[in-house]
Amino acid sequence: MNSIKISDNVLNWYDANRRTLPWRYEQDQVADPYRVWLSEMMLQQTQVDTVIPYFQKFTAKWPTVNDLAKADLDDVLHLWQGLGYYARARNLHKCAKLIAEQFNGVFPTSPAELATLPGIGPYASAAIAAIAFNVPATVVDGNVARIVSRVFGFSAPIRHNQKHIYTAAESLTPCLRAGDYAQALMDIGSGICTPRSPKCNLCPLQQNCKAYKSGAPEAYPGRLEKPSIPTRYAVAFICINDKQMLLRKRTGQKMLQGLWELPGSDWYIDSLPELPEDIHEPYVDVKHTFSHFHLITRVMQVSEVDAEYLNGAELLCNIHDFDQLALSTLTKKLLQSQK
DNA sequence: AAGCCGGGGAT
DNA sequence: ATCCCAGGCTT
Repeated sequence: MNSIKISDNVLNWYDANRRTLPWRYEQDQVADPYRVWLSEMMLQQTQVDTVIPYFQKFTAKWPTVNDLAKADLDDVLHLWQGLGYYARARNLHKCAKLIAEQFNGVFPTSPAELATLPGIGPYASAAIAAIAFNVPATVVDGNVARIVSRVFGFSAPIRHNQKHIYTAAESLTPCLRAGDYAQALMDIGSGICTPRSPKCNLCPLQQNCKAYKSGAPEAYPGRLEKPSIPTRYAVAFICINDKQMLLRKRTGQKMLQGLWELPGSDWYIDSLPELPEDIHEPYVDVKHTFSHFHLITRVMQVSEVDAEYLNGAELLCNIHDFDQLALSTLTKKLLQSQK
């Protein structure tokens, strides 16, 4: 009885506060599973306002999953550049080809089948089933985990409490309007039940929330002590000859695989790598932070690059054609530092 | 269970 | 600077 009231409150809030988004459908519309899937892949660890322009570019260039399946991975990475977690783009392309070639271009509707596809895990399989097909799956992302922890008064860190959180979330999930309910919870999580300074006075769950009643809702759920991240160091070379610049493609590495970068050293812990003695060019140190380390790169312009920094594959790119290659934010930052 | 994988927004 | 995010994959 209590749980029914909670989902009704959530859905009523959604009807009054629903935000229009390019991948969001009205109750009387039939959702396009391709757009729902694409949005979910982009929204992983990424905020809505960041995703919107990427979603527009992708759907304009590839309106259907069959179009995306026929694309080159290089082009997919190019449109993905700047969005981060590039394994998502590689899995996106792999999944599109699977759907096109083995599923006749039709997405499966059950969470279990969806979860077998690359890039689709426990969260996304439930979200796609609920939002695209109205399957009453229990959708638990970071927002929902935080809301549930607060409503039920769970003080444990999310990472150590996932089973309890899922069970509690399941007990609240309505049979009807599963997609609207899931999206409503995520809107509430990102806009009201925020990690810091939650806006409890605007929350449709206020009267059901143990964390609110405790007087310190922001203390739920507990946080894990986050380890400080190390700093790595590298050297990179800008080598321009006759309006062409030397670039190389990242292959083999896990990070930024498939993207183009400046030739340079590996990323060393502790200190800058030794430079050849004949290099005395002026330089700029550029700092960039990845998810698990800082990187300080010493950038310098040189007239030639030693073979040890080329790493095989290389490309002389016309400096006016950068916008045709997939570059990471780091590489863009290094190039920008010289202007 | 814990580590790896980007980048940007909010504070 | 620090924390967080519409997580999944790997070990």
